[in-house]
Formats: sequence, C-alpha cells, structure tokens
Amino acid sequence: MPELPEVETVRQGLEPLTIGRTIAQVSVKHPRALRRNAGSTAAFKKSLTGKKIQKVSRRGKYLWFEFDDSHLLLVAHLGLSGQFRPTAKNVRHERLRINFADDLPGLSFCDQRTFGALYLDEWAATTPVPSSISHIALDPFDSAFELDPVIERTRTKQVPIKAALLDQTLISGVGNIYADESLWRSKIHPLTRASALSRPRLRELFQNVNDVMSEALGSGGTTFDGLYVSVNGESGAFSQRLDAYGRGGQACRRCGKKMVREKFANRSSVRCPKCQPVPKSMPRRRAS
DNA sequence: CCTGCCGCCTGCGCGC
DNA sequence: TGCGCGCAGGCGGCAG
Repeated sequence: MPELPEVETVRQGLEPLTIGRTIAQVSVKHPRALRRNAGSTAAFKKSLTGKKIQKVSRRGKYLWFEFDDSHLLLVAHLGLSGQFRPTAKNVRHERLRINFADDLPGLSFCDQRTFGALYLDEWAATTPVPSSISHIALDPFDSAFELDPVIERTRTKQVPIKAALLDQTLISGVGNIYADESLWRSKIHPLTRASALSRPRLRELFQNVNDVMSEALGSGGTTFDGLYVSVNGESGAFSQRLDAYGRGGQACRRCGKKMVREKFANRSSVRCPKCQPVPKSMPRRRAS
C-alpha cells in the first residue's frame, strides 16, 4: 500500500518526468478517477490543457502538481493501488492519461482498485497546501514538523494508539504497514489507549515511526502484493525487512514467539504476543 | 468536538 | 476444473 515512503518515492520519480512539460491533452479513461473533482470532466481537461508543470509537492499521502498558472493545483491520492507510469502499451488499469506538448511518452494514472483520485483544487487560505487537504497534519518528513505538539495532542486521545497513528489529522503519512512496524519496534500493543502512554514512550514510538519510514524510503518503499511500484516500475525492497506487517503466524524476529494476526477497525493487525502484551488500560472495544 | 463504523472497488487465493 | 467467497485497506461521510 502506498504510505508516506511510497508516495515520496513516487513524487521524486515524477519530478524529472513532469517538471517543465506542458500539458497538451488529458484523457479520462475511467470516471471514478475524478470522483473528488468538483467540476465537470470537460472543465477538468480544459483547465489543465496548455499548463506547464512547475513543481510536484506532497503532504502525507497526498501529492499535488503546481503550474505556471499559480491558482491551479492538481491533487492526486494513490488510494490503495494508484500508480503513475510513463504511458506505454502494456500499462494495465489505466484510468487517466496526460499527454504533453513534446514527443516523449505521456503520463498514465493506473489504479486497479480505483480508490485513488485526481482532482483540481486551489490553495488553502491559511496553509501552503491545497484547500482539500488543509485538515491533513504535517508528516514527519516535513521541515516544519514538530514532535512535542504531536505528543501532547496524542495524550488527549482516548482511542487505541494504533488509531492515533492512523489519524491523518494528528500525524500524516502513516498507514497500516508502518503503524504495525513502529508499534512492534516500540513493544506497544496496538490497542493501548493513546492517553495511557507516557511522554517518553510516545517520543520513542514517534522516533520509530520516523526511523522505519526513513529506512523504507531509502529502500524505495514497500511492495507487498505487487500493487505498489515506483514511477519507473520498480518494486520497493523494504517488504523483505518488515518485522510485523504480513508476518502473522511467523516467528517474532526479536523473541521467536509466533506473531498473531488480529482484526482492528476492519483491517488486519499483526503483533508479537510476548513483546507487545495486552496492556492494563484498554479502550472499551472488542479485542477480538 | 470526539469517536466509531460503513461503503466504495478489484484481483487473488483458498476451499469445496 | 471452476466457481464463489473472503480478504486487502485509505478516507470521507455520517451517526451517536
């Protein structure tokens, strides 16, 4: 799944493929690709045609393109399976294509599960991001990210710590994979009430969040089920270094105990029953 | 405001 | 061999 390291890998791959190029034509191959777009498909195409891409930016798992028209923003979210690839005959699940005013291949947005989206937006009034993502918190790779306010806000939360890690309005960029990885590294049970964790424990946890995502970025991200690849089509190598995600039933790499897979908020969660035991302060919810 | 939960999708792998 | 079903999950919206 594309989380922060994967989306950043994609952003870096998009830069040389898009910056300085002028859009000549946009083809919408599947209507769901634009489902978060406010205007019509025709207006979407018209707004982008003739515009030159100047920058590719990111916050959390959101990407956006900036243009020579400073009022125009094209936001992209990869969802679960979105990919940007140079247009080629063998691209599968192509949902949208951008052709440029040159002879090079265009850019295809491909998305098997169609949870991804592309849409036009404008700048938010108060923060330098598209208005549709002004509620998304800073991610740990952002130069303006500050840990102390995040720790203090986390301590006010009555939800399980894993839910807090996945809350994109608290800290952005973390998804199921890196939540499980950082909780395993920190030896914290995912259902531990966020407010029950001490400041030093939260500091350690968020340090592990930053570490594991930094290591994953250095490996080109995590390709788990073939759904995520970088813009050049390469798989990320970090899946081989995962300690928790996808390792249910396998031996804990720290203590050897068999890892357990549990249900958490309609998704899967993997932990070591010995390293991450059930805490005393559990939020009121079924522990399955 | 805070929290929990639903539904949107497709392809794969499993069991019968 | 073939079919049906469960699973994977980010996020917006909505109910309580």
